[in-house]
Amino acid sequence: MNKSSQIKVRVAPSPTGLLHVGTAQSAVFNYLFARKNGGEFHVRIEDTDEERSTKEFEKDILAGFEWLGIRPDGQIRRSSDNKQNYRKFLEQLLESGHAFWCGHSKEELEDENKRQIENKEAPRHVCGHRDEERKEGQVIRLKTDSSSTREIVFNDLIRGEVRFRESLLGDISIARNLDSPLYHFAVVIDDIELGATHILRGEDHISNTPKHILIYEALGRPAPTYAHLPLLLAPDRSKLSKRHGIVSLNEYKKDYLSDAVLNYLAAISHSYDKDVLSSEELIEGFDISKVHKSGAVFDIKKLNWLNSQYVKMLTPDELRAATKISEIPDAAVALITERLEKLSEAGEYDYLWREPEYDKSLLIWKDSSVDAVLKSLKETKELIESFNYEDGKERFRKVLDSLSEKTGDRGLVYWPLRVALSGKQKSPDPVDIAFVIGKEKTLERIDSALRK
RNA sequence: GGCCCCGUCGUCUAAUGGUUAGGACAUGAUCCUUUCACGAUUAAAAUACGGGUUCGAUUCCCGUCGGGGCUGCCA
Repeated sequence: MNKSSQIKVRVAPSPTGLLHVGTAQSAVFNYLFARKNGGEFHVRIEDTDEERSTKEFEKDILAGFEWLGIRPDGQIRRSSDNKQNYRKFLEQLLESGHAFWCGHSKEELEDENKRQIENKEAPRHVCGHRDEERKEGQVIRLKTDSSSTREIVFNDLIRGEVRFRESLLGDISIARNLDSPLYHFAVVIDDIELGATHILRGEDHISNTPKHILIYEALGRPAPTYAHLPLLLAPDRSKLSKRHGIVSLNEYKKDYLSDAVLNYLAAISHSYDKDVLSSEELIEGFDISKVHKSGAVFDIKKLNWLNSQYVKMLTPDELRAATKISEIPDAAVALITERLEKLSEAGEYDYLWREPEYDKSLLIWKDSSVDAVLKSLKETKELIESFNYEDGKERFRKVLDSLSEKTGDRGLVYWPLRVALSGKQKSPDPVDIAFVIGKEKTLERIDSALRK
């Protein structure tokens, strides 16, 4: 593929909030599309709103992409680095007569809008100030033909042909002044500057697209190819937002593996032939034409399950790093990963490396008496004292089973032992725990149970 | 209100003219069993509705209904 035909895509978040999972998904799709097609993936911080943009939000967004492992090609870009271009193109548009200064007050615009809604007309501003001299407090608008019968048509990679009537658009505001562009204008100039060939963005931008196309036309530039991604939805099928709980991607770090989140984000609204996929498989199987049209509800339960699948594949070192618990012994890893759904729950297995605390009443198995439990525990202790751990778990179980054969109740042996070793009513097999902590600690814990 | 997008189990989805409408998550049951988890088996669960086109529609067309997005001198 030669340079001029190479695919270039970007994700362009504005740093006016923490990284939203929807933005993250959009970034993932752009990344996958670029990687699959041998193109470039760029990140551009769309900081045109100087009032609301902050460096903290920018850092959060970038950290999120990094965590997901979607590395951009080339430097991070910023709209604020592109100011001279805005001025240049704005002047060009003003000179060529494609843009003009509009002096209508906000009140006048609101009245116009109200009137249009009452009259069941399309809300738009058709400016009567077009050719007047420039005054203070004005805004730059793109001149559109309100009597045009033409349709602006674009071929969306996901949705096919989409059409909008030009006459319904009105004169679009594009800048507050020569140095302060508005989003619609800034995004077009930034994409020209970048040389973006394809724009993959959320469906919420679909009705902005004809505006952007008009700006490309006024500038005499070809518009890129568009693909509007379906939205990530809350359980009530509205756009996912703060009131639906966690939408900030970085909040997922404490509970989820980045691979699981990447997998989940990539596989929602796009069909793969299996559920658990490596990042290579994600790229290999990605096909923009397989992206769905309808929005998808973000299902935390499925993410939990996917995460548990990834957790099971963790090595001891990876588990310790992911949970930030360095004390986890190698032998305990399988016992934990088999049960763990969220990383933050790993601490619940701390009895595998630390003395448990519990209430003595927990030691009692079903309806059995205190005496029976104590007797069982004592006998268990004696057996363990004379048992050689080298003989292995299976032998260990046989020994315990021979004890329970006397009463015919295995629970009477295993239950008190489990509580003595774990301090919990739900835990892995006490034999497994005994082999993680070793003979000495096993006997110590039985002793301390006996003293209760 | 206007414009646009969308509509298969509760959720994510497969099947683009012919299938007993398949899978996964979640849910119930059973098995395994000393508890939990894992695992295995299994059950219930969907083509929004109405018209067409066709020998035959989940699939194509139209309408209705429903949901969503946009409608800023925010992005």
